[in-house]
Amino acid sequence: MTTPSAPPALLWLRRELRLHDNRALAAAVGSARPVLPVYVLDDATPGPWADGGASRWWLHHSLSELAASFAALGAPLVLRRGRTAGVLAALAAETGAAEIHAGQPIEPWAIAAVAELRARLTIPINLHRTLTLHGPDAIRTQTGTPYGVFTPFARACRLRGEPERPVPAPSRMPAAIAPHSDRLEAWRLLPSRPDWAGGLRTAWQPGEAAARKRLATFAAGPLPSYATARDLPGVEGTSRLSPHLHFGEISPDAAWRAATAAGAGRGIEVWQNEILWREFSANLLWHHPNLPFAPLRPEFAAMPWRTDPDGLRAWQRGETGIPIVDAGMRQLWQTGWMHNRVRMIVASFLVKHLLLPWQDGAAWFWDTLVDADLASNSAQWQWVAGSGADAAPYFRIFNPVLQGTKFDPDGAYVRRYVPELANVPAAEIHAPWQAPDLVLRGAGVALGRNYPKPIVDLAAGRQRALDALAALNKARS
DNA sequence: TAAATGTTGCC
DNA sequence: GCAACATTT
Repeated sequence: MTTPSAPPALLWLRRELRLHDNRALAAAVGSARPVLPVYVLDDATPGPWADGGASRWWLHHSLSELAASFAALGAPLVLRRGRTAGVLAALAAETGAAEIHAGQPIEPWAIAAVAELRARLTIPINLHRTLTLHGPDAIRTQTGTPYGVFTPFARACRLRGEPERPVPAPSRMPAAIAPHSDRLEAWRLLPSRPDWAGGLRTAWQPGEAAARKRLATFAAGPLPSYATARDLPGVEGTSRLSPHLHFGEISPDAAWRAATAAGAGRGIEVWQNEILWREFSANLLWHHPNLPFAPLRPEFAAMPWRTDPDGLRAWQRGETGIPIVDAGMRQLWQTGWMHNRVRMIVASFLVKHLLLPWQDGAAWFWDTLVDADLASNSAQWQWVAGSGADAAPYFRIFNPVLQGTKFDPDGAYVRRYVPELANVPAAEIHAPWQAPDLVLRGAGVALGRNYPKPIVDLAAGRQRALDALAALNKARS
C-alpha cells in the first residue's frame, strides 16, 4: 500500500515524452512507490547543444500534452529549470526520493550529468532503454569493436529479430506529494515578437497522441510505396515521424513493429532501414563523443574549408540561386523540417560546392529543425562531408540540377517553396540560369533581380571540392 | 543513397 | 550521332 507521503521514485524524463512503451516509466510504476515524473529544462549543461528555437517550440507542446496525460493519471508532471544534476539532486533531497529512473542517454552531456548525479546521491539511479531499439553497447562486431559501416551494422541488428514487445501505458499511477513545479508558459519556449512559428503550427501536431496517429496513418497509407516515393520531395511519401521519435513521443520499437505488422515488402524493409540509420547514428555518438564537432576521420582536420559569411548566409536563407537548394532551405525555415532527399542535396552543396565546414551546416540545422537530434544530425553531416562512417567522399557530390530533375521532375517542390519560379516550365525550373531569356521573361523571372544568379558555378565548385579531397588523400598516403 | 567522362556498338 | 555500358573521380 503506497501512500503519497512514502519515499517516491523520481522519474526523470528527457527524450521519452510518452506513456506507451516507456521502460523508465514502467520501472518507476513497478517500484510500488509513489511516482514523481519530472522534466528538467537545462540550457547550461549541453553547451552548444541546448535545444534550438524550433526544438523549443516542439518541446513546449510536447510537454503540454505529456503534462495533461500525467495529470489524468493523477501524478502531475513536475517542471524544473537549471543544471540537470543539481536540479535532480535537490529534488531528490527535497522529496526524500528512494530511487531514480530515467532513459539511458547517449548525448555526452547527458551521460556526464548522470555521472555527476551518481556522485552526488546514494540512492539507486536506474537507466532504461527508451531511445533506441538496442542498448548502446549491445551491437558489436564479432571481435567486440563497434561497427563503423552501416550495412553490416544493420545486418547485425536484423539478426536480433523483432524488437521486444512494447510495454503498455500504465492505467493508474500512485502519486507522490507534489512539490513545486515551474509553469510551462514561464519557460517561454514559444517565440513571441516575431512569432515565426506559424508554418510549424500548420505542419505539425506535437504530442504522443498525434505521434501514434501519424504512425498509423503512414503504415496504412504511404508505407508500401515508401521505397520509391520517399525520394520525391514533392510527394507525401515519408512518415514525418522524425520529431516524434526525437522527443520520444513514440518508441522506435513501436514504429518498427507497426511496419512489420503492415506486411512484407520493399517499402517496409527500406523504412525499417531508416530506423536502423537512426540506430547507427546513436551507436556512433555513443562510441565517439566527439562526433558533433570533430571529424571521425582525422585526416579531415586538414580539409581546407573556406570562410565565406555571405555564402553561408545565402545558403541559410535559401538564396543560393540553385532552386532545389533554395526550396529545401526555405522548407526548413518555414516548417522546421526538410525532406531527407533534399537534406542530402543542400548538405552536399554547402560542404562540397561552397566548401564550407559541415559544422556550420550542422549548427544551422540544430537551430531550425524540429527533429534536431545530436546523433543523427552529427552523423549525417559527417557522412555527407565524407569525414564520417561509411566513408566514400567521391560518391557524395550531388549535382543539384540532376537531383532536382530526377526527384522533382515536374518542379512541384520548387514551385511550392520558391514562388518566384512558380511559372518557369518544368524543363527549365532546376537550372533557370540556362533558360532562354524569352522563357524567363514569360515566367516573370529576372535573374539577379527577383531570383538570384547561382552564387557558385556548379562545375567549378565540384572541381574545387574534388581537388581538396584529392589533396587530403595524397597527404594521408 | 553520384556524377562525369570515356568507350563500344549500333544506326 | 547517340544510347548503353564501363571507368574514373
